[in-house]
Amino acid sequence: MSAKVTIKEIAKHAQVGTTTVSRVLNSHPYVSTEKRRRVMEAIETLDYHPSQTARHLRGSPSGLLGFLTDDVATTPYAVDIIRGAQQVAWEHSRVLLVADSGRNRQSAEAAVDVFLEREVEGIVYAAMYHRPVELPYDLERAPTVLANCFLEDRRAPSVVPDEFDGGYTATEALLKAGHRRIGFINLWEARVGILPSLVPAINGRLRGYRQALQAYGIPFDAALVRFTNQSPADNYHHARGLMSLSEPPTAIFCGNDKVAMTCYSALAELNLHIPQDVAVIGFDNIVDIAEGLLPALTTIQLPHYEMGKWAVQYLMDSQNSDLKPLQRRLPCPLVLRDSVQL
Amino acid sequence: MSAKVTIKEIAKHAQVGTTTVSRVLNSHPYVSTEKRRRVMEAIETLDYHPSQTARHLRGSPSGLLGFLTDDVATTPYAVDIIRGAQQVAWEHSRVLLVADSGRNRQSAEAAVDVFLEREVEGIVYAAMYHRPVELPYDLERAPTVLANCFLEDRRAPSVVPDEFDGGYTATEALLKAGHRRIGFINLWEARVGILPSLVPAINGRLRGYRQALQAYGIPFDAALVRFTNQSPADNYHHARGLMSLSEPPTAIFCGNDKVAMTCYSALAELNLHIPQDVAVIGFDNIVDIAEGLLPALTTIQLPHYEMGKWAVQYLMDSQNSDLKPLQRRLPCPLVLRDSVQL
DNA sequence: TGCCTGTATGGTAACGATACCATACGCTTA
DNA sequence: TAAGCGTATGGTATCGTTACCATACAGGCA
Repeated sequence: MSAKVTIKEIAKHAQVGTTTVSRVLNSHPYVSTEKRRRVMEAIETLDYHPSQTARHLRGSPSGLLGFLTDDVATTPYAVDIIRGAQQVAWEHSRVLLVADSGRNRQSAEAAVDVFLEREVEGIVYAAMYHRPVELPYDLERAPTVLANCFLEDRRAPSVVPDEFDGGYTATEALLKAGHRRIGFINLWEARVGILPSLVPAINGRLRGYRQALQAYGIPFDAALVRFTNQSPADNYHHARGLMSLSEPPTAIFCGNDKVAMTCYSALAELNLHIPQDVAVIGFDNIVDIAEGLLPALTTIQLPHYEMGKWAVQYLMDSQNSDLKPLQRRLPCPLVLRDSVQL
Repeated sequence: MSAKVTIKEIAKHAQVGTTTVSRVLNSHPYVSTEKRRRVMEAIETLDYHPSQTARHLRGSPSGLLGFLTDDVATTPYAVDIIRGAQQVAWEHSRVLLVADSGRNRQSAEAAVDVFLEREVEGIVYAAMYHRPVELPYDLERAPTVLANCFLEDRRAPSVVPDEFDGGYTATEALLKAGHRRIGFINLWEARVGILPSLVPAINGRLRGYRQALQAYGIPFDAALVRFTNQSPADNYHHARGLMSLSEPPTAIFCGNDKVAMTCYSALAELNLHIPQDVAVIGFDNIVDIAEGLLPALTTIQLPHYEMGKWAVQYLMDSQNSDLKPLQRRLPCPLVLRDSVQL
């Protein structure tokens, strides 16, 4: 709106040199209290704001971080990654520049070009669901941290949910509640081009499930483990399948909250009550689902917010010291509601 | 990584003046084809990227747009606003700077300070659910468009969902399917400090419902309209309440998809089938819920993505011509699935 | 031949802020 | 008293880019 006020005008108004104004702005020593006061007053009355652009040109860091997302919006809550990133960036006086990587490498490169033209201090590349990715631009172009995804060869630092931990935690919660036959409707990967064994959610949670059983001395029973292609029909099919076993489970661990939702219906049809007859535990903590169900769904939280925080924190830390790329797994905590009776 | 390449080095490498390089970059006339070629080649081999910072300091627009959100994350899909905004910004060669307004006016002002220090060309202030807001900063500070919210006095342009249209569309869909007794479990506002009559979702949808009935010559029956405080228990209570009327509805219009989800359970308990016995329509199109239910839920889409697009487009348009502030209502389209039988 | 015009080219000031250098003053200490 | 030091202050070059100005040459025309 108003024409921009520069340091020069402040200097004139306060009857000092521009250097003195700069000293006040950056709280350098050697300014008399009288002049400092006059400068502060001028800043106030003229509503002066220093130009980041000029500062940056003079050599200060840009104060900008690039946030690049893949465009697949599977889990809505994955955007909490951006909130976490924004939070930590703010604490470090940095601002987030967001862009969409688009569908192909070319537009991702274009987005990185834009970032580089503004000399971002680092880039967070975030995926909407946890998976291995091929980075759509040259890693050499800017310091990069991957969030909710990783490179197969781990040559870039990344932060991901600890799926094993999540699987273990969920199973353990059911074991602690006294259950000994625990069904598991795991996810299966419907997407093309990715081997299910490489999908961490599928693989890691299953290992967590097995490990927890073992810790409680319960033998693994393959009949209790199902894989759903995530269609409601298939979810339903497996829920009914589990319950029609000769020795049906007393608790079901669902690969995500949508599966759990279908389980609720299937169990209702069988006139089985949750949690008295069968306990149910979900995964993802889609709040709209988990709190909307009756009884409210106990589930596992994916650490989206925490991943965003960690990614930016890592970028900040690595500016001062040489960190080696590492993959950090963050725990997936239990969200206790009413679908498991303790 | 690599030390930044400047226009000077390009000039030296191509054996021309810096002015000539600048001319090539901005495709100005009066450069011989030979020199143009040499410059292009130098740019290529040295991997030169022009500094937006320097350009901006010289007087070009910053190419930056501020995106400010309130921190209430009610509907996860509201983040589609940012995707839409990003999309249009990208088409106009602008980048989005995102920040959280924080809880109070002070931190919002701080965020706007940051925006202003970088001379954003405009600001989108987006709310996570449709409501009247008090702008947490002085409107004079930068051109502003509100998305998914508005000022009571309408002194700033805004874009919001047309709740009336949504209510009408939902009701009309049921009417077209032949239903003549249509229950409506409307939302009620649990939040403090806002009069429910001012909440557009509640008010507008109800008017849409009534108008649609009227268009089909059906008298309004107050017994068919309920208000839920949005807790699952209350949702359930009203669903059962509707069905125990002496003349129960054959279709239920739910204030959101969570309410619809509870309706499914309530109807299942009564052994009523959807959509044969009772049709159900939701609102919000929370995909995880709508596609997870059996049968899949027919519902109404909130135009989050479109609002983001519109907001940025307006900012761009208003740079060239003087537009007067207006409130734009965007339609809420029907998402057809299986819970209404045509 | 001399002048004008269109094309081609490079030097340089400016954008706003800061780091460096130069200067100046008052006070202590040898 | 002279040297030396800490404090206070302002001028100016600089960051990378572009607008403006100056210059230079070739060809057309009187």
